[in-house]
Amino acid sequence: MEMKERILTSAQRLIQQRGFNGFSYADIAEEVGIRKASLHHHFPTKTDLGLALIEVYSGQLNGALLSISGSSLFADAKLAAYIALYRRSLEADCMCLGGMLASEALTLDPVMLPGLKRFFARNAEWLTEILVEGRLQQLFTLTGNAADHARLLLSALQGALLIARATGDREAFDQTTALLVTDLMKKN
Amino acid sequence: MEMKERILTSAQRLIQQRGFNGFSYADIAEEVGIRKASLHHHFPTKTDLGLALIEVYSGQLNGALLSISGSSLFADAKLAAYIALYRRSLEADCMCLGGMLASEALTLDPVMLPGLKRFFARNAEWLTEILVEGRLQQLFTLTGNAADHARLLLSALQGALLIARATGDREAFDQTTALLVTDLMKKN
DNA sequence: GTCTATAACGAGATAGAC
DNA sequence: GTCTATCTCGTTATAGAC
Repeated sequence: MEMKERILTSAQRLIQQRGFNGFSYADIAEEVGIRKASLHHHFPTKTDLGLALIEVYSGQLNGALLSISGSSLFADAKLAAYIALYRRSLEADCMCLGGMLASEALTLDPVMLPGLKRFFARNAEWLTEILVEGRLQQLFTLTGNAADHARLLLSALQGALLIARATGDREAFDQTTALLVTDLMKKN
Repeated sequence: MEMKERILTSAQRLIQQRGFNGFSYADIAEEVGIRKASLHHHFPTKTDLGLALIEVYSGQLNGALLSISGSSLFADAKLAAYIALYRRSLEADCMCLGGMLASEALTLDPVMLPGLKRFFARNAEWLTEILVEGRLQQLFTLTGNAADHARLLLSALQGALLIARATGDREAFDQTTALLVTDLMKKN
């Protein structure tokens, strides 16, 4: 199981930095120190690797989300912790794996799309919970319903990460996310 | 000049749908009806094509922006017209060319990056103008400064387009953009 | 400006030995 | 589980005829 995990780790980073169409088995082989052909023993096709990675990444994310929601933090701090996940990705010059695959959606094997869709749904669902919690704690003032705000947060974070990584302007990312939170706390 | 434009049109759509790493000269050749080799007469390398496309697309966008700002619409309607540009892209299953290239930034020839960066800067700059105008018209209430709100709008639109195109959920895009506008009009 | 032909390389994938 | 060897195909790009 050791090698399988090393392959997944390597492939995950390659996809988040270069995209599913921007890396090859040769890149992984060099990183993990085995031959290209040997990779096919663990993941027969690139699509198999992609499917596994969507599951792994969704699992990692879910773990992080449960860790945050299970904490004793107030909702605004939980949201800040979620935003910090994106910020750390930016520091590693990585897109969100979901966002990267989303940009390549039309070129992917369609079997990967349901998992990708679930990934975004899970993010939106969790954010909705946090927003409802924050409203109960009177930390957030929501203009619309919580689910709409959740989708807006998700879109804004994905977009801010996309742009900041390409322009190299991390300060813009921080200002954007700061405003995103500020707006939630606005009183009417 | 006829053929050169047809190549650019074809390549633009291919990039917006499949990404710079997701299409090839063979795809263009089939669409415009000449051989792959002939394409190199117009654009010697793929990077040359990419550079030309960034300029073309930036020019198209700038034309659209000037048309909107030059109109007699109120600022909220101008913003709606800007959002409609993204909505139309979604209908064609297209990413914004800038957003697509941004996702692939680490795999692109670095000479393409300055043009890409200017593209985002131009969008943010135009949005800032509209927001200032809307504030003067007392249509918008801004929590932070206009430039920050502009970047947030840009990020949210890019992210909403990215996600909606991959999930096929166009209603989510509409709800997200509607909330984005609502929040701008919030009174404190 | 477009063609045929081809080079040069890298991709994903398979066969079969060890 | 990893290796060498190989296959097949697609990629960007070039040479030179028309």
